[in-house]
Amino acid sequence: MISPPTSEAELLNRAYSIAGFTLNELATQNNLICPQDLCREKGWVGMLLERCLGAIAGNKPEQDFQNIGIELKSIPISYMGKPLETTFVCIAPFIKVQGLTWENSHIRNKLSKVLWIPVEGEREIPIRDRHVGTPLIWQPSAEEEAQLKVDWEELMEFIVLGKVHKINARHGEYLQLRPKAANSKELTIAYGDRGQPIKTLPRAFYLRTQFTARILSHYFTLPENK
DNA sequence: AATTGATCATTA
DNA sequence: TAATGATCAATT
Repeated sequence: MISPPTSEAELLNRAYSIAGFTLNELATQNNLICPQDLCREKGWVGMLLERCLGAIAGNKPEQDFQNIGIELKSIPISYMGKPLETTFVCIAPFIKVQGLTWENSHIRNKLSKVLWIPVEGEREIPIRDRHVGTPLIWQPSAEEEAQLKVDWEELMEFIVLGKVHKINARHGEYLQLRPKAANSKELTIAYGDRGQPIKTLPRAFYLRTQFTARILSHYFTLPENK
């Protein structure tokens, strides 16, 4: 078990030191067994990278490296270096949302600085053979933050107005709200349009691949088309 | 081929 | 139950 990094430079060095290795090599180094597939261990790659980099394994609603203000995100990429999945950010709040602004939101804090680690994610590549890519530290530009804020405000309006049942994944240009639960029968408390408590499926904020593709492309030159 | 809604494991 | 880590797979 390695200790948490004490600086951004240390974290980035560690991230560079695992770039190029396969998941099986990293698993072995950490005394873990690489699964055949991720069907029943969807977060396995993320957990492996946490161990490699010294993140405190936990489910606290905070950045992974709170001491240095950085969130860790693994992102599955195609052969062309484009994201294969949307990126989970955090659970959406359904209660105590009065007075909540983008500026003091949990999601803004999480996205204020992110260490992205691309990992090969094509399904035809066995998990054990997938390579970890070059890491990058990202902070939203003024434009990116403005775009996220617009989406966040649009999505939060449903919640504040008690229109949770009208939410679907099509809202939001870069940020979307989708289910985040063990199954579709799981329920959490929200408020209806007359202010009455209701039970509904928990949702979370996800970054669309279009948005994360742009982040990655700022750092790597990608071939044209597809 | 891209996207949406559904789902899995673990911890506290 | 709610939070973390996400990907799966049916549908469009």
